[in-house]
Amino acid sequence: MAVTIKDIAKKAGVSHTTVSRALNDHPAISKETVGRIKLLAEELDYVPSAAARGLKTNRSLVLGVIVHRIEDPFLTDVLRGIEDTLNPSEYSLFLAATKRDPEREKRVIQAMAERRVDGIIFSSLYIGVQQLRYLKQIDIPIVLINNQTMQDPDVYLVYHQDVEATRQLTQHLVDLGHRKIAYLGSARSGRTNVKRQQGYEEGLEKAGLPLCPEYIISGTTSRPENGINGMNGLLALADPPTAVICYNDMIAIGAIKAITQAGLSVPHDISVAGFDNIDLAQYVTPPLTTFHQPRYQLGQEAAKMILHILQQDKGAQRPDAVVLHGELIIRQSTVSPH
Amino acid sequence: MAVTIKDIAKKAGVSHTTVSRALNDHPAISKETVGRIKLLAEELDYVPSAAARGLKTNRSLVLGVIVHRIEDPFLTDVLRGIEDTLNPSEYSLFLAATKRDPEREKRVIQAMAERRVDGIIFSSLYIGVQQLRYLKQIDIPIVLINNQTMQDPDVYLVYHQDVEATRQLTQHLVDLGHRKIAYLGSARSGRTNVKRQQGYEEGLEKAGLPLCPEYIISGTTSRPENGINGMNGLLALADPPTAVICYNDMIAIGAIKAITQAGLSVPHDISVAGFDNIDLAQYVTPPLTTFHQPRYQLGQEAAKMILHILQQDKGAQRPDAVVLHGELIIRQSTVSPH
DNA sequence: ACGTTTTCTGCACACGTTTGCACGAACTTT
DNA sequence: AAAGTTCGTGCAAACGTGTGCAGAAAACGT
Repeated sequence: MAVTIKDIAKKAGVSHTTVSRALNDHPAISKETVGRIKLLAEELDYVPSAAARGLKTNRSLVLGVIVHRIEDPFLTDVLRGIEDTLNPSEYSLFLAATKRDPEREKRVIQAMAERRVDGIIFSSLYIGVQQLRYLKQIDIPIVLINNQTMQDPDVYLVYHQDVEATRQLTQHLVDLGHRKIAYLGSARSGRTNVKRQQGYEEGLEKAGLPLCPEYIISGTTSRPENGINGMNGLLALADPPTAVICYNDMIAIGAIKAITQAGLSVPHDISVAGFDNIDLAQYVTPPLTTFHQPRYQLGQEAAKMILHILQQDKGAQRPDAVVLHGELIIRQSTVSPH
Repeated sequence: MAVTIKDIAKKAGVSHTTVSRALNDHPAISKETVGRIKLLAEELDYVPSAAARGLKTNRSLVLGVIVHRIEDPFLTDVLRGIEDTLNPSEYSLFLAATKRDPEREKRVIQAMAERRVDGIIFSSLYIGVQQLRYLKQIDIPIVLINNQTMQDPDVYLVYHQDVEATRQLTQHLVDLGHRKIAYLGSARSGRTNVKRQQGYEEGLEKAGLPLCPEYIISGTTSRPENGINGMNGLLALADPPTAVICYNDMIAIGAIKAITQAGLSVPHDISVAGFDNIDLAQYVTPPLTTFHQPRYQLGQEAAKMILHILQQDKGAQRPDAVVLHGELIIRQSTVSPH
């Protein structure tokens, strides 16, 4: 149905070979022929078939992006960074979510493999080891975002320096005069949570403050309900903290809600800090002190990295990790203790 | 490099034709041969080439999804609905964003056309008419989400009943006793905004309340800043409203902020209602009364619709529109006026 | 005038599948 | 025992491109 280069060839009175070359600006075709054929192609509404081209060239011009949950606002921005970077290029983007479901992960990777994607960006915390092995055996570049699990030479990394971030947050609270600082974590968030907690502990140590086990709460999820529960636990302590650092902004919002419901005020009675600087962090009351993780840039760097790798000869060595640093954002949810 | 059916054929001592048929469970191949070949394929890590198959079958098993902005939380949920529906099927998903940029829109559609997607789901309010014409000339189903712009027989629609929604919201405020109700719109949101404003006006009319022009503010964007600006305008009126219906939750959050900054309280002095029921609507203070638009289902229905169309014979007639109804969610940002 | 180089174009095959048709073998029917 | 039927398999062509090689035509140098 669709018009092919053969149709154009017939109409132009040349061979389909010449048409193919003309459309690809092959130097051996005369300027005049190229112009004539391109014009004709335009007139006939010719659209090249990526399938046929891919079959011949062994390049699909498609990148796979695998995330955990699409609705995660963090991933949303990462995705945007990727999309913006890819859009001007000739690459398109396959998207799929795994949802921590091994069955689904397997299907997704299978689909990407069949489509012969030229590269994969992974932004899911949980990768089945066998699936990764399967991926590696296809010879395409793999970039992992915020996942330092793998110490694998074939895998490229782009991640944010979380340890330093929570260290800065802790420092900020210490500078305000707080001495009783708690950490509200998310056990399901794996390595990321570990890193943030580590930064918190290092921050305390640097300030010469003691590490108090009951000030460290490991909630399960990273959702607001978890902030409510965790905060209620802290409030029930004999000697509650005067400041709380949360694993992320969602939890912080939950924590604020719990504090308010207990009849206390943020930041007057307790200071609360989040992490991620989600869009709405500035609109909640009080506006949230948080750490801005460069989500968009994470996606951007991951995409750039893969494009570089693909444009390079396979031989050339590339840096196999990019570390990004975020920014402490001080708003009104943190003040000096009274 | 990759192993092909010919490799399997050689190893199995049959023709590649037989291998192809065996892998596709063609009835004319003996059970025994099928089993043997499938086992062999597994052993050799055979992965079929979607490009080659697509070339032959004229089906790519890919659906294109075109959105306006990926980071829009509304679209995020729509996307999730689509992805969840597509995932168990054999279809994969191309994602691209247009950003109201005609240049970009053109590129995106061109890419989808080259990839020969089997269908397209459009969830961008702004579609260039020429681009749509271009799309229609390829013979693939097109589903538009929340966009009733087109009255086109070749285009399928899935949308939310916005008029009824704001009518209900208005009714709710009237029931509470409000008589001075304002509407804070978003001019750039096109038809959606028109529909919501229409529902507001119908609600007033039904309650026998007068339509007061200065209570209708048409801000530009749909972001919180716009809510701040618009609300400040309303507060400056000689006779400010006692309740405000906002185009969406983002604007409502902005409006609350403006009211609070003016030294007034929500809902005590002014009631505020949003629209969309975004994730955080329940966590802001006070928790937001809003209208829950079934975002996830919108995506789900769109994807289901396209899958049905593709599985059906082309001839069979399908309903070409699905209308979904949402749900009024009453929280604490709306109370009776004092 | 000829041979040589340069410029342009076409032939034919390849990429990895699917599929209509034909063919041989085994099995059933008369 | 011949004819018809079913079953399982292979041949070859096709899908729409890209590309090495050869070859024709034109331009050049002597």
